Amino acid sequence: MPELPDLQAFRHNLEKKLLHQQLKTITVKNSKKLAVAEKTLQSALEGQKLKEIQRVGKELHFVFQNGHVLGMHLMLHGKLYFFEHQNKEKYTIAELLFGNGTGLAITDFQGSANIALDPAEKTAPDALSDDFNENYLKTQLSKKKTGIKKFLLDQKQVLGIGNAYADDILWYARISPFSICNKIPAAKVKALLSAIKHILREAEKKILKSNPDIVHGEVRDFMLVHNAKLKESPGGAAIHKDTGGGRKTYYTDEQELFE
DNA sequence: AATACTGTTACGGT
DNA sequence: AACCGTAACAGTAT
Repeated sequence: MPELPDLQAFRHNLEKKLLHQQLKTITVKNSKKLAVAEKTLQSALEGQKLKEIQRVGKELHFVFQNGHVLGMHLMLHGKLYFFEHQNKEKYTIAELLFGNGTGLAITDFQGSANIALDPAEKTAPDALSDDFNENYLKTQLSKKKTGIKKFLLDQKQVLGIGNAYADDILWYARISPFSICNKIPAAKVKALLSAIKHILREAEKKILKSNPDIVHGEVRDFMLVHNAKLKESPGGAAIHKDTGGGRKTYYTDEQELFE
């Protein structure tokens, strides 16, 4: 379910409960998407202390003392649950038990969420990293003739932006989602970059403020245009909906089209 | 009861 | 080769 701000909030709350704890056991319930044997995973991670949890794009990376990393991707519908004694969740992918008695289950009714041992390094920069800057964005956009929304969702270009936040980002930058990448003028590229950083950072703050202990679920009630209940943007313009690729795009006439 | 739905990959076609 | 659109995954949340 989650996008970058949700995952950022989850990361925060997972660390709050699990940082420096020893991983007692890890059990795989659904190994369809797991590339290594369960035993390999267990011997790499069990007994190790959790050093930190990073968010890399839409993945969470549990970094352990011995350098091994447990990667998690929640995909569309994955959820994390804390449990005390026994995990009672349906659709469990894997369970982790920590030294302080806290259990963590990752579930997905679709079976698409997945874990990985030592996930491959990503080539694209994370949307909130310093490597994702004006220079990078300008260079990549100049090479592309696709629509800007598609670019923002492309995890080979920038990590962490999903369908919902792409719409709010483009509205905030006043750029039409159908604008062609290499036709967007320099000043607007700059506006786009600051919109990305601003929208994503603000969303994390809002999520944590209203749901201080969140590790799953969605908070989307503050979204500016990507919200089925809204008729108008904050500027009072009618919100248009465009369906394509099974995902919806919400936008208004306030957004300039470059083509 | 009705409606909307956040990610990614595989596939066929252009 | 690059790119595009669609289906599939199988339900959940309100």
